[in-house]
Amino acid sequence: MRLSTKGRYAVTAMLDLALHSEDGPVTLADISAKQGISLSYLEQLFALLRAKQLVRGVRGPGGGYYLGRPADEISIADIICAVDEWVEFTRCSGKEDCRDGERCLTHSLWNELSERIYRFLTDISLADMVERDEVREVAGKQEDDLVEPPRKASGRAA
Amino acid sequence: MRLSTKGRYAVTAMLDLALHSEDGPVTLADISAKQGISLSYLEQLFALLRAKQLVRGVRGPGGGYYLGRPADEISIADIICAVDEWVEFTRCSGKEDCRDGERCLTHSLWNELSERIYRFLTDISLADMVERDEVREVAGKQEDDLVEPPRKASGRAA
DNA sequence: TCAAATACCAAGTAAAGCACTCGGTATTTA
DNA sequence: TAAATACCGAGTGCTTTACTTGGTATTTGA
Repeated sequence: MRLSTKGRYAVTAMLDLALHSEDGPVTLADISAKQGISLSYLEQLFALLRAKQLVRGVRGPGGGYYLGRPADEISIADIICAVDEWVEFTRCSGKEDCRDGERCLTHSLWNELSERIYRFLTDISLADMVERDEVREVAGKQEDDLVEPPRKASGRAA
Repeated sequence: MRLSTKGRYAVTAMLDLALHSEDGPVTLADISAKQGISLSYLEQLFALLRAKQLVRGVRGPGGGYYLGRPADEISIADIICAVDEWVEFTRCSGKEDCRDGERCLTHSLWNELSERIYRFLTDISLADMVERDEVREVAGKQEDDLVEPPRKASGRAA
């Protein structure tokens, strides 16, 4: 997997759609201005999103983009996969026969980790994020009840 | 943040240390052979890990690397941050004053998401992964009791 | 009917990062 | 003293990122 600024651009742009497409489609020019990224680059990202049917374009003046399906049916993982391409995780995962068994041990561990990350991102929908923001606006900065620290491990590295 | 093969190399290498450094230090030549990545590239990764004191090198014949601290005090986030550099998440996070407030809305949402991902990775230590693997070896492929699907959002994209 | 606004498309580009090579130096063990 | 290791820096080909340029297709509305 890859989780970088490209995915961030896509996610924030999709959030924009989720927040504003009630009063008509949102133009890329709008998003470009708001987020400060190039229009053509956005077009390229949206071409990828459209290919996965995460957005729907409307041409002509007054046109723009809508979400391709309801916001609660689009996960963060969907978006990131669409633009970043979900690259292979391990070199030997499944198919390739690992010689010494040793090698596959750490690989299977990493495999499990990435599976957990994937599931984590799959379980967060655009609707979740919008809703969460609205809740916060009303109730005022409620603390993190969704992720409670389950166990040990160190703090942020220097 | 960035979550790619470079981070994977570092994590699997650290897992190797966690698993094998009881009988002496682990050499990079070993890891290089096992994981099939270049020795010099490993050296560069370990230079970064060493800078963050996640590993400790021992020179001379019979030398190699130990973990810099106990495995339960090293999180996956620590490792990935060390090699991948935790790049800025939002352009305006905190310091830069966002003009219309609009822009900062999606930014704060993304900010929260990335914070959750970070916490998620922080909460998994090397010891957790090793322990989990041992448990699985003994008890035989126990299912995912650590991550239960909390709510909606769609499945894996085509 | 025509100009403007939008989506859509393809090619190219500079800079950065990735994974690697090469050629060393420093330190420790046997 | 030779070998094995960590440690170090410069350079290289490739891919990706973020962007630019220059279009075409479609729809609105004046």
